[in-house]
Amino acid sequence: MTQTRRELRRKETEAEIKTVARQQMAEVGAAALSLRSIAREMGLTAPALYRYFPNRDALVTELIVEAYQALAAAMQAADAAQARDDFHGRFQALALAFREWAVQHPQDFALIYGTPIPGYEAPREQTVAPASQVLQAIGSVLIEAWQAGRLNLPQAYQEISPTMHTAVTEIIQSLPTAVPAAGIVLTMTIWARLYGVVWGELYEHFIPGLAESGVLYQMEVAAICAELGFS
Amino acid sequence: MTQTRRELRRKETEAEIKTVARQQMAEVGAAALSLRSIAREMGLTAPALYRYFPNRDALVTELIVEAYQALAAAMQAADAAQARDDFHGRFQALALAFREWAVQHPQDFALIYGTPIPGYEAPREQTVAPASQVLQAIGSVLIEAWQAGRLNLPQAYQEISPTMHTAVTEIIQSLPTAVPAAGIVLTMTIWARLYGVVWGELYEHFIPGLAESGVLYQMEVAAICAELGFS
DNA sequence: TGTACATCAGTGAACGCGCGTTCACTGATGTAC
DNA sequence: TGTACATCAGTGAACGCGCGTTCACTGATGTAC
Repeated sequence: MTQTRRELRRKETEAEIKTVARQQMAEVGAAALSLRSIAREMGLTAPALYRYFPNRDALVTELIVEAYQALAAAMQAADAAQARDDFHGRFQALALAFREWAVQHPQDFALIYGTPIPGYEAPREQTVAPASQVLQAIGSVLIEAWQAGRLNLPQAYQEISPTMHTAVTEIIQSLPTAVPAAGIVLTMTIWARLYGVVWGELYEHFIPGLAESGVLYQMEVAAICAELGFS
Repeated sequence: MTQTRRELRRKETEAEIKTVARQQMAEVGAAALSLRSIAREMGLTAPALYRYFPNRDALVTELIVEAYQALAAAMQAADAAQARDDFHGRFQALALAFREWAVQHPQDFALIYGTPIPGYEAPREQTVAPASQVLQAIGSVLIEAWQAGRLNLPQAYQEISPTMHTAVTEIIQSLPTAVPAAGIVLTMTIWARLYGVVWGELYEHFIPGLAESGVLYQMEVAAICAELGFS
């Protein structure tokens, strides 16, 4: 079952569409992405793209899924390059990879974490799994540190209300190892901290010059490490 | 110099344009806001709006400025309702007001803190001041607590690099009272934490059910208070 | 109080633009015998 | 290896839509004397 020339070319064209789409996003933003401008850029007519995607939303969904995957992969790779028991190094590497990817792919970052595109509704069954990989990348380091007795779980995150408990329990039961409820909550709030500083840096919500080249971000990562007891 | 009927009506119409614009934003998102649809909704023709705003961007700028002002005002009011020396109560009230306003005005929140509208460039001389009022609302509580010797400034925020120092110094010199550089940095990162959790809640970046009705947010606020030494 | 004039809110037609999507089609690529 | 047929990538015209902005205009409101 070798690929015919036709099948090969098809895959190439499909990849080119996505590449050009990402370029367009970088130029005009995800909300202004259009099939016609992609076709124009590729030297095709717009209807030709319908050979590859049933409609514009399907293309957007693929871009979203691939963006989540790329971000999660970057974080996992950074984590994997550290010694397994160096939780400080692992968390720091993974957190820096999060920002690094965002800075290098600001439009993809905005596509997944920014304001949703008007009129577009993400199909949850396709986007939830890749989105959670990002959270898992953070969570797995925290949990392994906890299992090794090397995580300081701040008191505030341990006072979990009944409503939160039911939400968290569902996740915990799907995990292979024992995990404290507070660890899940902590993962979410740490994502929020990393995200908040990155977003503020990208779109200049801080004092001019303060967040440049990630200095504020590095400080926040250091603060988080200190709170979690990572030496 | 009493207002003529004409001037009164003019102000009313201008206000109505903004009100309808906000409704449209709530329905289709800020990026899809259009003068024609606003005019349609008001029973006018589109060119009529040019009597009130020179172009679409000017309207957007006004909406942004007013959104910042409304958010800052909500936070200041919440702060003002607490006893001056109850820093825990003041910070908590102000932080909850931040989320409350965001939940009640999600599109205004997205307008100021979400992905910038494609093709629109905010005129900094108009937006910077109102934007900084939000940060000041947070900062003033922290600084007053510090002046009262009631703020625990985490060590991590005190290790300020030379680059950051110059950025922060500029701000400090414009303030009436003495303020530690770390206090400015802390203000920014706390904004980022509050923002991150609110955004994640609004657009469902967390585990389903976990952030609902602000429970995760309240936990994060409690964690911040604990770190800052607010009893 | 009445009249002549100035101001200005709003209209209607038009310009030029871009969009997603459909449809019947051409012509190159691939397959079966 | 050659021929008949099937597949399918891409075209070009069209549909119906919405957008921001301009321009010359009408007619109501306000002002000066």
